[in-house]
Amino acid sequence: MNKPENITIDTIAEKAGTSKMTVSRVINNHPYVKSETRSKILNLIKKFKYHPNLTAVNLSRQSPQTIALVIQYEHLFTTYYFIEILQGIEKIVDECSYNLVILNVTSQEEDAVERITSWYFGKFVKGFLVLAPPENSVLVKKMREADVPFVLIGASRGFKGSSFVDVENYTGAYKAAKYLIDLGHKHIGFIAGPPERGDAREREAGFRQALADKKIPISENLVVCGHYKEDLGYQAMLHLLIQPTRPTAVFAANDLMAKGALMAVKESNLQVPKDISLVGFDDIDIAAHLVPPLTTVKQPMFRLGTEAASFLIEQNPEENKPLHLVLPTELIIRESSVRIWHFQK
Amino acid sequence: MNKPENITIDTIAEKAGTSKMTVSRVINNHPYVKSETRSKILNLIKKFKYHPNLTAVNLSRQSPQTIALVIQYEHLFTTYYFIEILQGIEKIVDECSYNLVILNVTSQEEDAVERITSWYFGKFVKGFLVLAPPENSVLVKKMREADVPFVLIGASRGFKGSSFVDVENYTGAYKAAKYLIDLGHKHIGFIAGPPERGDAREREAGFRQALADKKIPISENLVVCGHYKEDLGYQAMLHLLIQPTRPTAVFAANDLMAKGALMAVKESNLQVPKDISLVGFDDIDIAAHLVPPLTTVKQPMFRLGTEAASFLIEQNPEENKPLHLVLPTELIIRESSVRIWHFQK
DNA sequence: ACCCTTTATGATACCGGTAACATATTACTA
DNA sequence: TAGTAATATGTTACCGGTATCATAAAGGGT
Repeated sequence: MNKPENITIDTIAEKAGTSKMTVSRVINNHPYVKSETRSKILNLIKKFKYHPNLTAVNLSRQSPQTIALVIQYEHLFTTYYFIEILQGIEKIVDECSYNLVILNVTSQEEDAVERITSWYFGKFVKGFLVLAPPENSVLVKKMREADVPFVLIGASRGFKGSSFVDVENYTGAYKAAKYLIDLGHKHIGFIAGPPERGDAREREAGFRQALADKKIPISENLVVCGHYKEDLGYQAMLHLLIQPTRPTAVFAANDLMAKGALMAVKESNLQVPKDISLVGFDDIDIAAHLVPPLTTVKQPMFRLGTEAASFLIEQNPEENKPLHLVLPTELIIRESSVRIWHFQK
Repeated sequence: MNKPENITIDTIAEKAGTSKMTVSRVINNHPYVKSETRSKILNLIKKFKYHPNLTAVNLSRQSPQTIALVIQYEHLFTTYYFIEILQGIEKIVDECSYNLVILNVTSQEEDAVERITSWYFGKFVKGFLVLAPPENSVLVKKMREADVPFVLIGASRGFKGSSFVDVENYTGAYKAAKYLIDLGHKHIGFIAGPPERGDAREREAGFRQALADKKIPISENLVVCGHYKEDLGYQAMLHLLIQPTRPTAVFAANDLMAKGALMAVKESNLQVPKDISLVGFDDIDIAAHLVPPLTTVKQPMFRLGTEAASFLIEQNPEENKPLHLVLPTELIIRESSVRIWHFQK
């Protein structure tokens, strides 16, 4: 009753015989505190298991120490490299003594935007990171209209003027295709991602340009859409394998589809890379553990996270120059791709 | 300068010519407000795009309107039915005008518990929902020691005295195995989950008991561990298929492994259910879309979420009677399982 | 017309911190 | 040894709401 079991900064100050300002200074590592005072207070904090009330801190500071990551979980299993992005974000958040919350939205949800933005207008979070939204994302459109700070991760198109971090999809795909061509492949299949996504279209464009530059004609029956999904990658490869001129190499627009494609090849009693070279995109963690390990285009996912988070945290709301950052991709050559054998046609 | 562009409740009150208490009453739908006053204030709120400062609200109310869901993302892809659980949670959270944040922990992280619990001690959240922790979870152990409120989802063992919601793993597995036996199967393979998980052990126990009750001997080479992972389910099935007495039915302890197993069967030029009946566990959304659709044991996932969230939100910290809730599972019969054909041995 | 209940609104204190300024104590410098 | 700078601590106001209690106005019964 008299001790309502609620330890506040005043409790500690009283026990220590100081003012609460001194306690506050100790908590925030302010230099001007005598070391004996400091240790006395630290002991009391430990003894009474005192935790500052973050709500009060935020209210007082007038600026939240939290950012939010917005994810559409329905997409999670096609964008599942997101774990590495998350780790990048968390690194920065940690270093800056910020907090991270994850907000989930579903496409059916009518008033998702209100829910999301109220976290900002309610001064709970400083801004948002939005994970790989599609270009036609109503959510992003409305967030923009509502004028809340956000950084898009892995989505540069369709939101001119907004901040984003993205990777070189076009160049990456170009490099991969060129690599296959340089290995001697002439019949190269492509398993595309969903056409409504810009990254998917860029990957396809890169692929096409590489072939065009080498004067290799593209037969449209070797280009199949797999929507970034493993199952459809499997289907797509089955389709490619029954084409009149079977491809000697296949480039899948993401690793997940490459995985499905690999299954299909095995099921058809063919071998990668002996019969078919296979290349993916993303370099998700399982890529290296497939049999055979997958040649793929690596996205710098961790850095995608760090860059986006840093910008959002350090951003000054006054000078709102948007961030436009496109990171390079890298071709990782593993065992799923080889030079074409000469006795093959 | 004079208008610092910061709309607070005082701004609205001033414009409306009332005290801020009246504004507060309007916001919180308090009955005793004259309807014209109410509408005048509502208009001003809209006009000035006023949003209450949630931080101030929380501080004032002295009890946060937020709960946190703790997820170990590394496990996400084996517990990926979690989306339905999440939807259940969100339903309740919405109804109660609460907020939900998701906290991610990784197993490497040293001081995850401090990070997590500080959300509680800092009065940011009312408590935690922990998604399917393993029994030996250090995190849960420490959360308990720290005495923060939490409800475990899908983990009843190993944390006596703590609140949990779980499903009848044993009974579900028993039902599935009995079903296969009743279809005439005598050689039944089992692909087990990770033995360090209680749910996995219970499923195995249910399976074994069903066979024992029907006096069917269990040959240990038909029991393989697949750790709930798709790839290992694939491997496990390949193993089962080369056993001297090939099983006529296989029960996988989760759908993901069943999916892998299905792949293996197809790759071996056998058919489900003609050559092998296949049954899974969980009823994740893809189960119904496999070819053939998978017979499986359905977990009431949505309800798992609603029950856990309701309890945490409505829970009175005083009378801390823990919640011990075990929900029934249901056998969903689809096309991956059939009566054994008599001309089979 | 009077009293009582219901409705409608306001005044004040407080939630638990931090910012900004003031003050007191030492330390150093000339 | 005074004078200034650096260190150490305290005072006060405030962040933006809500709870509680007080007060005022309107309605209703006798």
